[in-house]
Amino acid sequence: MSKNDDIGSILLKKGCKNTKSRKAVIEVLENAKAPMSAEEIFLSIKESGAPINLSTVYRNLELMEKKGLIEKMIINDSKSRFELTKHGHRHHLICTDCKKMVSLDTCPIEKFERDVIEETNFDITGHQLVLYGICPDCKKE
Amino acid sequence: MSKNDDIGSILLKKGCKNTKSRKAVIEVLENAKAPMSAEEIFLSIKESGAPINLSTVYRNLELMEKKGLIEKMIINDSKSRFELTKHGHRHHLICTDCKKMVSLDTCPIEKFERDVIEETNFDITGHQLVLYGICPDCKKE
DNA sequence: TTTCGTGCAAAGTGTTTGCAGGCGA
DNA sequence: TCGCCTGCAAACACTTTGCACGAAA
Repeated sequence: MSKNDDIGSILLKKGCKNTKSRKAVIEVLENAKAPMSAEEIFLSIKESGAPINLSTVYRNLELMEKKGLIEKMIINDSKSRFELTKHGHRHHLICTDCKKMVSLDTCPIEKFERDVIEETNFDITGHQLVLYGICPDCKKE
Repeated sequence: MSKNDDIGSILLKKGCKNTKSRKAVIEVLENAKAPMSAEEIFLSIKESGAPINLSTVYRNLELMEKKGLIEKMIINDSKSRFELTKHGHRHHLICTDCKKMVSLDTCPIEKFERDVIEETNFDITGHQLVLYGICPDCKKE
């Protein structure tokens, strides 16, 4: 069973049809190295030759976010970006010069969260951390 | 010398005129307990009786961000929010239920930043951390 | 067959911009 | 006075929505 069938079957179980456009969106995100915007996903699918509409991409992203398959984030500019949750909990490092985005796997927040819970009495359900900097390539110039 | 004169004189030094609308924006942000959107700032000024235009608020916020007086962030929704930098480096905790926003003073990121610098060779220039959770009031319901 | 998904176009937000007149230094 | 600042309206970018047709179960 491939990764795509896996997510496809999750959609089916949740009562969502497993359509071409949904498979295409998932496939693009499977291969993404950084969170992608709706338009980037849209263009990537069109380049592969499949016809698709931007509204459809937005609707599918919204659906998959509700089902917990992808995570939506707004970082660096006013566009929303999306990443598969099965890639795991990730943070992001953005070059403020060339806008390159790198995903990081380590997370320094767990202990901090416990402290905040004690202090504020919130139930913490999630967090988003973004680092900004200048990447090695841009430093050279 | 009051806080407002302070920021006003910074503007003057940087060659920006110290106008009524700028003073109004600064005053609103002085009294803010959490980052505010442009529209919230605009409405708050209008409620105080002073006439002002939303474009002016945007233009002044952009100017002050460039001068380093305020920090712009996009958290929780697709609106930009603004906070005075002299309030210090802050992180934010948002109730995903009622959208209440609380500013936190502690920052757990310094050590993490040093690790990331070593690992990626970026120069880290800043970061943004947002926590999501359910606030004590919403937990009761 | 029935229901859900899609394309298209139009409408909605939040934000930016061009221009002419007005205010601060 | 002079140049920056403002209000107004229009343009903009991203996202959402209504409707009729088309495809998946």
